Amino acid sequence: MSQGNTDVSAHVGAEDQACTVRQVLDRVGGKWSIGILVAASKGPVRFTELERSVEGISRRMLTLTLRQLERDGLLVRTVYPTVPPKVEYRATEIALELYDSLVTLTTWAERHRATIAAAREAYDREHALTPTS
Amino acid sequence: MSQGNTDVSAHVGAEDQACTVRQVLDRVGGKWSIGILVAASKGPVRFTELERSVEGISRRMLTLTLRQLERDGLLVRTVYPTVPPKVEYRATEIALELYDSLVTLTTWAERHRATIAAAREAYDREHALTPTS
DNA sequence: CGGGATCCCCAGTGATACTG
DNA sequence: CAGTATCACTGGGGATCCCG
Repeated sequence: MSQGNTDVSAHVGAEDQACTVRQVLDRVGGKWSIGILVAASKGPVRFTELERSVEGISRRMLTLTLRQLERDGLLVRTVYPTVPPKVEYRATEIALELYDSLVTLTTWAERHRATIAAAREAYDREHALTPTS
Repeated sequence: MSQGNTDVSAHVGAEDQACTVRQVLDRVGGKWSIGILVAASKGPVRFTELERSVEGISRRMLTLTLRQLERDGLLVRTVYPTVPPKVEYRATEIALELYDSLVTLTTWAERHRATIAAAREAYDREHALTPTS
C-alpha cells in the first residue's frame, strides 16, 4: 500500500491480488466456462443450442458448468413450461463485464503471440540438445 | 500471415476470442502460476524464496510450474555457478504486462464480490429447500 | 427437450526420498 | 541450494443410460 494503485478503493497487497485473481480463475478457469459465456453473451440461448455451439462439450459438462455459472450469478436460467420443455440461459450484467475484462487478456495474447511462440521454440530446442554438450 | 495489424481492434470472432482466452487461461490457470508470477514480479527471486513465499506449494509443483512459465517466456532462469548453487527467476516484460491485465480481473472480482456472494446464497437456498414444498 | 445418475479413466497434484 | 524420481491419491471430465 505504499503505492497509490488503481482507483479501486481497495488497497490489496500483492498476495491478496493473487488470491482474488485465483477466485476469478476458479470461476471461469473451467474447460468450458468461457465457451458457454461467449455463446450466452450474444443473447439468450437454449440448452441444445449450447450443446452444438460450444462444440466438443458433453451433456454432463454442459449441465455442470451451466449450474456453476448460474450459482455464481453469471447466468440466469429461465424455464418455459411449454409442451416441449424450453430453457433459456442468459448472461447477466456482471458476466458481460467479466467478458469485457477477459478481452484484456485476449489482447495480451494477441500482442505477444509471436514472442511466446519464439520462447517456446527456443526452450524446446535448448532442452532437446544432446547432453554432454 | 494474412494479418499484419498491430492494433488489436482486429475483428476476431467470438469463438476465436474464447479460444484465445483459453490459451491464456491454460498458461496461468494453473493452481500456482499466479502466485509465482506475483512473487517474481517484485524482482529476481530464488528457488527457496519462492518455496517459502508461495506457501503451500510443494517442491515438485514449484519446479514444474517454474519450467512451464520459463518455457512460455514469462520467467527467465539464471544460474550462478557458485559453490552453493544459486538460481534466480525473473519476470519478463510480457509477464509484467500480463500481470497488469490480470489486475482487471481483480477489480471485477472486487466490484462484484457482494453480488456473487448473494447469488450463491440465493442459489444454495433455492436448491436446498425441502421437497414436497 | 433438458437434464440427473452412474461408472470409469487419467492428468494434475501432494508426499517423500534421493542427488549434484 | 536446487532440483529429480517415484508412488499414491483425487477429482475433473468423458461415456452411457434413464427420467419427467
